[in-house]
Amino acid sequence: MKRTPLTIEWSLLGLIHQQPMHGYELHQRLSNAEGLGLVWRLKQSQLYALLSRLEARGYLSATLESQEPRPPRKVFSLTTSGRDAFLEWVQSPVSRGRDFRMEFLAKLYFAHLEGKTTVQHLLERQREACQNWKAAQEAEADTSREAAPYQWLVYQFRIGQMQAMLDWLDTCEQTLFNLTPEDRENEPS
Amino acid sequence: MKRTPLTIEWSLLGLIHQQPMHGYELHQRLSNAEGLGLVWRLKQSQLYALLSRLEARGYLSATLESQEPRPPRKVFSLTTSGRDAFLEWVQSPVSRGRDFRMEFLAKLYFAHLEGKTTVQHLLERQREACQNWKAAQEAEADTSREAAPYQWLVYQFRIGQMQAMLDWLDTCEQTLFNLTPEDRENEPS
DNA sequence: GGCCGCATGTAATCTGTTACATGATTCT
DNA sequence: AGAATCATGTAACAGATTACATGCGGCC
Repeated sequence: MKRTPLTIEWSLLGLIHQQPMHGYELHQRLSNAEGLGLVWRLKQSQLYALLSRLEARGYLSATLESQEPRPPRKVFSLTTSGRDAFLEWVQSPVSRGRDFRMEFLAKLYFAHLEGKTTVQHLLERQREACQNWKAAQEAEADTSREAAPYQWLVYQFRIGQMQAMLDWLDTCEQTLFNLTPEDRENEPS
Repeated sequence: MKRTPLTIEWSLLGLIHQQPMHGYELHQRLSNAEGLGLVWRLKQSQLYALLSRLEARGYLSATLESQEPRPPRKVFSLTTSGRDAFLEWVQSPVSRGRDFRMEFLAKLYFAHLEGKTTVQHLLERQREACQNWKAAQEAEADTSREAAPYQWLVYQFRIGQMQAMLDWLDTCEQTLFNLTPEDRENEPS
């Protein structure tokens, strides 16, 4: 019954982590591309449904704020368990390539708000994960080299996507910290 | 009510296009990675549900083949409308980057079976689509260059993924036709 | 008068996932 | 005796998408 939230829900938790908010405000922040709007697109109706679910699962608690004569605002805050879960999420890399496009971009956004060390740690761990995954695909590709051209192409595709992600992780580091690639090699930790 | 099939369903139509088949056989072909198994993973139960839907939508027709004492096989063939729809699908590029990973790989597989000209046409059209999409993202990226670093990174990510796809399309052409890049430049059409 | 902004939702439908159900035969 | 193969499905539930519903106040 109480399963882990899925990708968009984490972003909602992340926004509320910055500051308690009601549904309408969340919707505006997501829509008015302050960055995140590029990644998520969410209908109001779905938003309210997600918030109810997160409340039911104990990640959020709500207080009503009367606004006569408008409908009262339902202001959500993170519970302790919600905050813990979010902080855990924001620091852990995504494990499958297909989760990169939306979920990792969201993590990066929030990790950046958490501070320099959090982003750097996330980037480092994600790089490792991608490298492992890429290596596994390369091993598979080798076994199908001449025998099965279609399969080989599928692996090549995945490897290419992974390599692009790895390159992009470097770009992130350089952009967010104004580092050159040499800096990263010479000053690890 | 009669909307277009979604990605996996096209693959089922494609397999049946090769030769009429019953559900169990389809499941085997998809599982026993003859290439496609790498891309799709499908539970038996869902497979039968999809087949029923395709039949209801008029893309498939079924005939029963008694196999005493086993349950009779339900052998599906493409209807005319099913065949037309499939051939249209297999020749048209995917329009969004996120559809590349599964849907385009499936198209490639079936286009290859249709023959050399079909693949080549598909690759060419897909390359164009990717280039346009990439150019659009590059234009967006320029507008956010210094102002919004996170947005810029999002665009860079997409551009990188797109570039990797374009490179991979070249790899496909070289692998399937044993062409060097120069050949493609010198002998277009 | 009509549309936009504020602020909340419910309901219906579609799709995907998981588990369960049946029942004979052949392999170990 | 128990597992795998052949061959079909149904049922229940979770999640996403879309449409619909309400109601006031301010702007053009």
